[in-house]
Amino acid sequence: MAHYLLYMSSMDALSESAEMMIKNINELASNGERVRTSDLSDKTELKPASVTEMIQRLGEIGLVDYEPYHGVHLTKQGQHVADVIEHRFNILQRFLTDVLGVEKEEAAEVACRMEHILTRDVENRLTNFLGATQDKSSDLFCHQVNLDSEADPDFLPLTNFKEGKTGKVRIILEKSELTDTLEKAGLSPGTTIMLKKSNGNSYDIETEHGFLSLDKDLAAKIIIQN
Amino acid sequence: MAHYLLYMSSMDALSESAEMMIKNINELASNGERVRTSDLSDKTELKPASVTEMIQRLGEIGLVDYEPYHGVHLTKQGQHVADVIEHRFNILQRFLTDVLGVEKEEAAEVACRMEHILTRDVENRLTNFLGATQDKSSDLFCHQVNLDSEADPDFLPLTNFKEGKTGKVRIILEKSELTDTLEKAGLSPGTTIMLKKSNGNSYDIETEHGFLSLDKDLAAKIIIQN
DNA sequence: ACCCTAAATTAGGTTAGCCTAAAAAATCAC
DNA sequence: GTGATTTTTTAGGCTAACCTAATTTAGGGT
Repeated sequence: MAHYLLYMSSMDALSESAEMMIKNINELASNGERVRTSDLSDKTELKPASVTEMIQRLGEIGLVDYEPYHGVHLTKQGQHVADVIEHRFNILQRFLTDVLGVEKEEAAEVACRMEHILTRDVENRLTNFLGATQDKSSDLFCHQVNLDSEADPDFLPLTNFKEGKTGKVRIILEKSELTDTLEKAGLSPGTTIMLKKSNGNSYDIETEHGFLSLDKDLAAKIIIQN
Repeated sequence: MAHYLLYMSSMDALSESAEMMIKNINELASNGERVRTSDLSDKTELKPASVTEMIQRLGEIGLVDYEPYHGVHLTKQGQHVADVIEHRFNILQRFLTDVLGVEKEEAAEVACRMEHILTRDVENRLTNFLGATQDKSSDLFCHQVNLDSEADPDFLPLTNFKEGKTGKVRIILEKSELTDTLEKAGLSPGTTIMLKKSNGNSYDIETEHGFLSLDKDLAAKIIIQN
């Protein structure tokens, strides 16, 4: 994705304020019309003078097309930045609400701060982690991003792992005495393991520290990534 | 946790720069001695004059004990801020490396930016999500935090859920035709479900949209939170 | 004790990102 | 079309967080 790379490498990273302005321009430009200073002022809760200042700066670096007294609209480059930010916001919010169970409003606030910090790699990995529940509206975009992803994770419980395959422990569900046992046995997130043999009731794995045999229930709690 | 609450509510949120300075003071103060300006300058990659400026400001708001020409050390309040930040960094880094599989160095960089954004609720939920593999060094701290946590999540696969209990779908493992089927059936992360009946081989659940019966393999992929 | 050097602070400058108030441009009403 | 009103921009100010250069202080060597 040429534009994506361009955004990340051919210029200085945008400030949070600049990215927020681009995001807001994008959200107000749904109808394709140019976005007015006063609307941006209302949405961003900045004074009109501050909006003018920012959109002028964004115009100078080619992210918006700014005409004094006649509003702005995103350039192709600016649109790509907006798309990246929107996608990052969506996956962060979805992670926070769907996985962690955070209230939607708080999730939105936190995601809105974090969206400016995510790296492409983390973004891709998080997208993959969220897996099949991807935001349909940005499907095409996600797909493009994933094409040049460094990550191609596939999370599944040990019970669904194939014999002979190697993977890394990513999540251990439920904290209990059982998981303490696992830790003592050298099985904690990040550990590389190999499933030697399984018969559906017991799972024989090899770790850096030796061999282990887990019962079905316990194996179901160990989430592995290929 | 009084001090924690104090940090969050009785004063303005600290800037990222201020929090980073506190974090660095803490890391350099391992031996209990006062931390010198030049050491902070080296560690933060700020000029000594900038360090002086920041530690004076931190001194004014009572987070460090600053004596001109004789370095700083954290006050009780400052130490609590440092502990919060350290804990947030640890869980974020652990999530990024252990769950998402991000390289340690990149994870550290991203976590170092995000640690200033996390809310207490998100921090608690993430801590619980990471479960039993908590950072041992801040065990006591974690425990205290969790005491007044708004969250008390317990993640477990549907196969380990008890009949009659209600929970929310949090993760669906493996993207496949199967998960598409689930989505069509109205079962996606965030959905509230109730396990009506299970016999170990089939799991009958009730969702907002109706009833479903899942087989064991599929049920093992549905991660529920109480 | 005194000088010298290294460390720290102060003084003063810069930039981004906000602000208010004044000026200018566009639009609306008739 | 022209005056009033609204919108936008410009001008100028402020603060946080950096900087450099100048000054001050601390501490070691003799």
